[in-house]
Amino acid sequence: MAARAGKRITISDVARHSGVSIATVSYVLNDRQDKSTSPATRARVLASAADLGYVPNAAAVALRRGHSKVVLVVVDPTYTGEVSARTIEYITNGVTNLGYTVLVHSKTSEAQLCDVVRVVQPFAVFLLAFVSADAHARLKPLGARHILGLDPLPDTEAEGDRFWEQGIGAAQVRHLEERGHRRIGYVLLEGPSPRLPVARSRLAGAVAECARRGLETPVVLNLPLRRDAIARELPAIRDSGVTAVCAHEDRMGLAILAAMTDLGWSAPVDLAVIGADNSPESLFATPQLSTAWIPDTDNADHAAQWLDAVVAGEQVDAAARLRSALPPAQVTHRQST
Amino acid sequence: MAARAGKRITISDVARHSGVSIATVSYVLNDRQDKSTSPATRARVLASAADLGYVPNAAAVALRRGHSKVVLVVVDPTYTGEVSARTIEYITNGVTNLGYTVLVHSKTSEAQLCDVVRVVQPFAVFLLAFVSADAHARLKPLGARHILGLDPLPDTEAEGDRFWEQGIGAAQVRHLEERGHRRIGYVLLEGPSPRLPVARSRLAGAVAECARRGLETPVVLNLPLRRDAIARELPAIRDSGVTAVCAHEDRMGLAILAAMTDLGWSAPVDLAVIGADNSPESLFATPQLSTAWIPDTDNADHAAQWLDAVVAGEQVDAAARLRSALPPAQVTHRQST
DNA sequence: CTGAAAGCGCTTACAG
DNA sequence: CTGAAAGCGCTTACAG
Repeated sequence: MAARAGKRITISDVARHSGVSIATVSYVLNDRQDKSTSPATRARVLASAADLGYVPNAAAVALRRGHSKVVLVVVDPTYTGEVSARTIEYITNGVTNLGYTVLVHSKTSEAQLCDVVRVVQPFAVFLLAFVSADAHARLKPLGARHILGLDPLPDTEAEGDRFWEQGIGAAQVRHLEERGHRRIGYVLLEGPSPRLPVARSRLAGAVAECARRGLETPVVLNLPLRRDAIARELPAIRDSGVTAVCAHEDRMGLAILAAMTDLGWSAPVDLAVIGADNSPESLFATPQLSTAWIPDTDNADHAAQWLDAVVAGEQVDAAARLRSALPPAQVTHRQST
Repeated sequence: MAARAGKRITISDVARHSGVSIATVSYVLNDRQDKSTSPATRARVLASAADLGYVPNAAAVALRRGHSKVVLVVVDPTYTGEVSARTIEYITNGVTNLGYTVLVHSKTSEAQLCDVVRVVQPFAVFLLAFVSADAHARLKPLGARHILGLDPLPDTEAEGDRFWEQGIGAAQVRHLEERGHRRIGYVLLEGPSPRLPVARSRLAGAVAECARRGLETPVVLNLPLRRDAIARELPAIRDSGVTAVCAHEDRMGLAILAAMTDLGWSAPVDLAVIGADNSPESLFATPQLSTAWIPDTDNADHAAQWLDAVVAGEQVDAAARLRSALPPAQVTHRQST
């Protein structure tokens, strides 16, 4: 038996149907151990609820509790692909096991994020995207009970410290240096792009790794994603003594390999190329593209523990948490290096 | 001035602070034209609200109204990439202009979708993913006021009619037939995959187009995404008289071109290949991959009108709506065909 | 073991 | 032009 059309079943309906008070219904449905209920009453209430198709009104529950049983996971719009999808899935599992419903929000603007927090009234906001201190401070007054994840940035323009991305740049350089390259180029996508902050973090990691290894700092090369334009630039790059380039992501690595094909060059002899992210397409280039990437791991427990800690009022170091949850970057060596 | 730590500002605080009743505060903040308020009172209330940093409690509003001012947009997890992101952005804009907050949910399971609907109590659910009739029927009792988008499927196992994907298969065939190919292969990814329903719809479109043009029905080829395995299969495929293949998506097209390179074959002479989706990587293959795709269009108005119509109680034909919102598939001709 | 009642923070008919 | 009060659907101290 379902709801009469147009009217939703409330706890009063269940109480009337089973002949008990609404308090008792609430105790039974919430399985309150401290309020002992006779098995007979219990059974009657459960049967009525099932019969009528009762669904608690989440708005009423949220109003009463002061927050909804929702954890809002905020991700970056550039955070795409299968690895990210699986990471979110793991986090979702961890948080779901704690009894919360996960809502994933892809943050396109801080105003929109605030709006979502306001309408959702989440128990916790899990920030996997960077947020300005200003917006961060508004989250709790808007209705977020707890906030965890990445620390706030000084302002909207500031670039967050994506130390995990730096690990990718470092791994690229390490791989090339082990193969004897001393003068390395780092290729970024020319012009504004949502991926630029990620690319710059990877570059920063490469710069640091070069310093650590006593290599000269990498030559930064801004190139468009067009094989003809890249082909025009490559000869001068090689003439400058660069023997290997890191691409900020595989797609750019593929574009460089394509340009080399057009020039009649062959990797790694004429120029070694390494990409990043281990995209499936990097296997379909000729030669196949070497790539640095961070494998995905099941971080469900990490996420759950993190949430637990924050709810318990502990002060947690976001960077340290992330560091222990994320495995180090690794390189898959293929033919292009 | 912000909230006193630990306690959120309510409408009563604003009323007390500005010396009026909470009813008047509500009228002013909701800009109710039917309740004329003196400019002085109005100004005082607005100043108090701003001063105190008042934010209406969404749970209370939702409880009172019977639903939240949220439109839940449900998408398919396989629905990724930039075109999809932009489509969602357009829909978001259209719905936001109507005064709703958009929440995007990537549907991984029907149980999870139901859970989200229950906690969000959305004003409307906009289905861009297929849902079984069973789950569809539960959405309203769970707290969804209106439902629009794709029609329900008979059961969980059923495959939805993705007619727009069929347009892609048809465009692929049309392109190949115009270039003189009479015996066409259609390559699907071997084994189970979340993309399989999409691939099958494209195949169905290709089959229909072949029939329309008097071509024999395409040979279905199930291949893995591995260049060596594909290279082993290709000779027999060519020997069977197939002169051109459609790949269910560009990634597979790239794998086929890679396998051909390994065989020393050259497209389109030895075999013509056309992909789908116009992925950026298809430009970096040698030869470059021709591809069929549906360009993205700004459907903000469509989405808003659709929502309006459903709220007004009109019966709308989902397929017809989608057909008029989506442009037809087109082909970008490159070197591989 | 069970129930009547208060109260979460709003909006809105209704009365002045 | 403004306000007191009811009520949305819950949970929970409190009283029996």
